[in-house]
Amino acid sequence: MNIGEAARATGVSAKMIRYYEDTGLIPQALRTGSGYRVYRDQDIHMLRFIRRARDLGFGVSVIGELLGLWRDRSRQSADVKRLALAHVTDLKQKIRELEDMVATLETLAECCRGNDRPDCPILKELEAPDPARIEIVKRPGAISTKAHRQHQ
Amino acid sequence: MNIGEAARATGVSAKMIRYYEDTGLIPQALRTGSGYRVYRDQDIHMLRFIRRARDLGFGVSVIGELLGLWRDRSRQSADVKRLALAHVTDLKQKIRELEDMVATLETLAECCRGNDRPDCPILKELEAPDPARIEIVKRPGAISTKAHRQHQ
DNA sequence: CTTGACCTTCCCATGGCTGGAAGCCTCATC
DNA sequence: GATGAGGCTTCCAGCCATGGGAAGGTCAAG
Repeated sequence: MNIGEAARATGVSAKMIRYYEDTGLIPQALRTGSGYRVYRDQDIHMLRFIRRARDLGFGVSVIGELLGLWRDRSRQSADVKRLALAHVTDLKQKIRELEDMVATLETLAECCRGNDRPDCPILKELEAPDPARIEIVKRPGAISTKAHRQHQ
Repeated sequence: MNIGEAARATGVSAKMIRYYEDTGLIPQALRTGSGYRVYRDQDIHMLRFIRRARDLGFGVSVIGELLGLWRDRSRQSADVKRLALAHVTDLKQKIRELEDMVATLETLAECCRGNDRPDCPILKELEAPDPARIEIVKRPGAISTKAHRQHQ
């Protein structure tokens, strides 16, 4: 199996397979006499493992750790679980940040007429020295004493 | 005001200010006789605008468009709103992807004992040729006819 | 033998920065 | 006036994960 076939079989592009080899994530592939890379079933298996881990958002370094555990027959499942849950924490943090952005933008967009006039609360908010306390706008009944969004 | 003071005043690092100037996002700063960059109130204002837009996750190219609209006194708020809502769509798409990852990982982690034994459903899932239909595991009572997770 | 599809290595680019090196400028202190 | 700290300047290189493309070798079918 050459690199193109391996790429089609695993969903990892030939470019990325070479890159993973270059960076040491995977061992160097066997070669034919003429220098073509050759992949066997176990290599395909490993590439698919990487593909799945990548789809779950793991970074390359963590994938390296996962591969190590995968190969280690005396691993402890606790180590795998720890990596997975740490990644979940990262993902949730990221989700929270994105949701904050969405909430702010949607509130601003609601306030924006979206017509042919130039006045626009979105631009007004962006040019404000500090983030406006848009919670007040969002839930007019609520008494908001302090902005809870923080500058990083 | 030199670049360090401007950076402290806006939360945009000196490195980034130079970078934004290099890439044409912002106009070239004035210089003192000895070559130091000089920033006036209006420049500070603009840098803060960029900072806020960046905090809301806008990419540099969109920030460029927003800056253009900001400076354009005959803008139409509809254009601003369109940019904002397109960005919201992008963000929500990203959130959905991350949530899918979290759901998969949490389900797998729940199934993993997390002890000193090597057997681990997380690794088992990663080495599976196709993503398992973990929805079945997640809600045992539900009748799942098809996996809804798609390979990209 | 030619053609076209594949493979190889190499470099370049992306976004949105961050870091460092080498050298100049400014300012306070001695 | 000298000195030292800490700014500033430019340039170069890296991060992650990936795509693009050039220049050249290889392979199989016609």
